[in-house]
Amino acid sequence: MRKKHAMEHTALVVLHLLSREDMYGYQMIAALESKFDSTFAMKEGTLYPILKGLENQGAVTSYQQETPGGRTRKYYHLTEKGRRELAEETEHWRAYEKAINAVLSMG
Amino acid sequence: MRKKHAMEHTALVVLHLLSREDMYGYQMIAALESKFDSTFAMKEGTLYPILKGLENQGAVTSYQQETPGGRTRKYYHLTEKGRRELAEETEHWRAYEKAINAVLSMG
DNA sequence: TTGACTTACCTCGAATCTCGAGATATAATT
DNA sequence: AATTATATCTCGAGATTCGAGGTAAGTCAA
Repeated sequence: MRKKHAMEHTALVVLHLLSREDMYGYQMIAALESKFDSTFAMKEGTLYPILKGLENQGAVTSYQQETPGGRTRKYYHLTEKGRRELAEETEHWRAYEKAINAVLSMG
Repeated sequence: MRKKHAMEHTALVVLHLLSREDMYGYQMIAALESKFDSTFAMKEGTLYPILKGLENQGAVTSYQQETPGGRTRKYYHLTEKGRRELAEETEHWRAYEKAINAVLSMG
């Protein structure tokens, strides 16, 4: 038994972040790290494949944008389909959470 | 994108069930199914390898017992180490749950 | 009594998921 | 000039779940 996964339900988290505003990958990682202080870090090797998958299934679209400094960033935008997917996965999370807690409260 | 996993945190669920009473595998599956009506089914292909793993790491011990009818059942018993593991994993679950909900409530 | 069903255990392999480690490139800082 | 920070991406190892199957024995209905 090795390391614990820091994250599951990763797509849900990504979809939710993108429901607030368009973001680029590095920004998402930084946002989560600043909010959760490394106890909830999403790694690049996790995030980028997921973004690719979400784009392939039409949940997000992407576009390049340059900063004043000259850096190129790849922004992701949530589509309508992505919003539906988000609603679905949120529902799934609520059910899952409820089920685990129900087991844990079995006396 | 195929099927969703019905379960994660499986060891946590198993450890909690065994903290109440000794149980055998088939019984755990039936208990969860009756309580959650197939929306939260743990499958044999998942459970038995996990029980084996828990036994290997000393979290549970097992013993055979026969029913009056003559069936042989393999009961699992939670050890002290298993109780500590349960406490740890419960803590881990609480933190995880809290983190996901914190993300989902990010306005 | 024989065939189907249930109980009860188990293994294997496909599919999936996460992450560590690396590769690449450019801007900013020291 | 060299290091650090920003920013993207890929690959492969390890972990996890489940579907599908195998084995065996008790139960029940026709």
